[in-house]
Amino acid sequence: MFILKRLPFTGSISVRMLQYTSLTFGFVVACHRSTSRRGASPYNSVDSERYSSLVKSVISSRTSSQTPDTIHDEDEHMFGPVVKAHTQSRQQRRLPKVVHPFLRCEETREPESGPPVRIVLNRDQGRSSIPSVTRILQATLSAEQLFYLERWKRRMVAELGEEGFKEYTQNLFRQGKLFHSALEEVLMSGATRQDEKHEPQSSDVMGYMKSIAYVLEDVSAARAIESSVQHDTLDYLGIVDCVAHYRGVLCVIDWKTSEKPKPFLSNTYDNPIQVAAYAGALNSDARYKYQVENGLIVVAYKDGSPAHAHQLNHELMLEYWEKWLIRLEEFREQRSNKESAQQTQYS
DNA sequence: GGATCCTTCTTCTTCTTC
Repeated sequence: MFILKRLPFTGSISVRMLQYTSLTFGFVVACHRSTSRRGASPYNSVDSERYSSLVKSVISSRTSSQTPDTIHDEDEHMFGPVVKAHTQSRQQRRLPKVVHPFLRCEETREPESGPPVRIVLNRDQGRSSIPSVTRILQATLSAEQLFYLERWKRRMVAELGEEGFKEYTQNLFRQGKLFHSALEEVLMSGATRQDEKHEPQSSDVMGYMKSIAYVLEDVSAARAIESSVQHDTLDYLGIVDCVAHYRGVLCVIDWKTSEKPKPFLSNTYDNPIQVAAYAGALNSDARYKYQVENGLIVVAYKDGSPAHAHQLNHELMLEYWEKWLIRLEEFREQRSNKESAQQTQYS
């Protein structure tokens, strides 16, 4: 109940948080029970020795002297007084109003062999208002996500200062970009082993490349790299990191860098939705003569710890495709609300 | 030349006990 009181959300959100909290609590209790009965925990699947330096580096920067009172004061200062929750019936899982197909009806064909394609995004063709996957996901973050992101940002600014925080985020982006460039070079050259690299790399990029080396051994026949995709009827676009075979299965692959270990798919937040969105767009995009039913999210670590590779089979992709359609609907609602508000203002 | 776009990242309670 303490958690609920602290949350600065309006009624409906607080109820969602209560559901989330009880679910989490139930999960923890279930895990604890199963641990005490059988000595097995889901975290046992994480190789703690392998990730020890990564875990240490994350934990070492988290010395907290917080108490419930200081947290309460801090939250009240940051988010204002608590809004009491209204009692509401349990919300039902939202479904998209229109379930657009993930795949084309035509028969799935294997992509042609040859070097991977790269279709450059050209926004200057009179359709510049088409939103991108990233923009839509950013604009439709949940209240919970926004709350935790804002809290994280405030804490980082308190620790590093405005300038320090700016530098920190710029460095994160820079590392991600360098990692993508290095990968692009490896995949374009057809070499999937790190020791076949020719260009010198920074120590950070070397760590990330070492981290994904064992994943690259299972990646072959890249078909597209950093290539733009556009949905023919849903009107959104994006740039897909990579389309390649992973263990013989054609996948949309998304490469990520992370400071924290992400051993479970749930640790990757909206990344699976992003992958499903790209795959759905590619499947409807006439410039690609094949379709992709599976996905892969690879999370690489700077210290060279083995990357976490999260596979998304066809069933999971359909699940996340549905979530993407909901986000897309939310984005459109936002847009039309803004437009009607503007019309009212000027009329 | 300047502005804009697509990306690149960031989130999930906390403490005690065994």
